[in-house]
Amino acid sequence: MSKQRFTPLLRELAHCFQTFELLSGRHIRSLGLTPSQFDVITALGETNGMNCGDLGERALITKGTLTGVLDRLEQKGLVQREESPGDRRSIIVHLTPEGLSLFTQISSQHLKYLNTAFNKLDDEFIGSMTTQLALLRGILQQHAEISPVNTTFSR
Amino acid sequence: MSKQRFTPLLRELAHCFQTFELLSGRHIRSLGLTPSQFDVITALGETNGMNCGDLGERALITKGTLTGVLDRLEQKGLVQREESPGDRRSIIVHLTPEGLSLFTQISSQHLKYLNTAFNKLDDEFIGSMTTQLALLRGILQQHAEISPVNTTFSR
DNA sequence: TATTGTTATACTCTATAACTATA
DNA sequence: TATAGTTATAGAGTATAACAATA
Repeated sequence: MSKQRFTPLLRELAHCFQTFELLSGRHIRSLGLTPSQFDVITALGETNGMNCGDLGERALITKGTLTGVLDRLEQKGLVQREESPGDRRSIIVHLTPEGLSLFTQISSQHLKYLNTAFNKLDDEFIGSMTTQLALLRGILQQHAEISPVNTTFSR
Repeated sequence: MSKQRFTPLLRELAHCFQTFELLSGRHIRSLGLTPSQFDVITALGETNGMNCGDLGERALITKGTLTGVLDRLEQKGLVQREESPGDRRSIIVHLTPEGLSLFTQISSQHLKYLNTAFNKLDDEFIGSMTTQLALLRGILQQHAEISPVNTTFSR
């Protein structure tokens, strides 16, 4: 019945996403990071450290998996684990100076890398597209919270 | 310089896609498939069989990895490998009747699952958003072909 | 020589469940 | 009892390089 109404949007969303990921993923790998590691670095770079629970939720990584990802990033000297002052069960993860430096470098390189592509878009398009994406995300996010398929957190 | 111009779009694009993936990925897992397996099933369902090279390119999976993914799908009885009539090095992969049935079931369920979310969008929004995504994808795709980071195919 | 797909290798991600130490 | 993070386990994806069969 109402299927057909948004099927093209869904298909295009997935297709566009896939292309973006191809482009973006190539660059991430060339920097020596996995997508998950990149997600963690980005999450930490945009905030000023967070505990594992919040970090996992933000980067879409379950807690068991996150431990391994953090181990590897710590081994590379990019992140650091510190005791939380309030709760002795909790741990605060934050970027080391090297991690922060990589984050800023990544951001700038990532933008530069995509620059030539996005150059072709005019301001009006960019503005309207951004607004629409934000609206769409809001709806998706609301839906994600309201109707999970199962109780456990999974991608 | 021109960084700031499209930074919000980039951020929103990544954020929106991440949310979409969370929602979509949950459903895929609940069907007993991995994301890669889902990509393969989808690619095969939308066409009528293809060789490994094209399939890998479409699903963003390198050839070495694809062999393993196909093995598992074949083991589940969802896909089948057949000799290519023209080129004896090549192989045609296609869905089995069970695979095809799963594909149609998935498509319909996937749409039904996302229905409540997309219900809230009006026709004008859907149309404009679809057009913009297609335009953006075209640009990204062109960029992906023109300026790869390295020669090897990677996500 | 080049291409198609497989094999081999080593690493990372993944979910899940059991575990510890705190609360 | 509940929560935060780790550990253990088994499976899947990942890139890469070497390989066999065919072109």
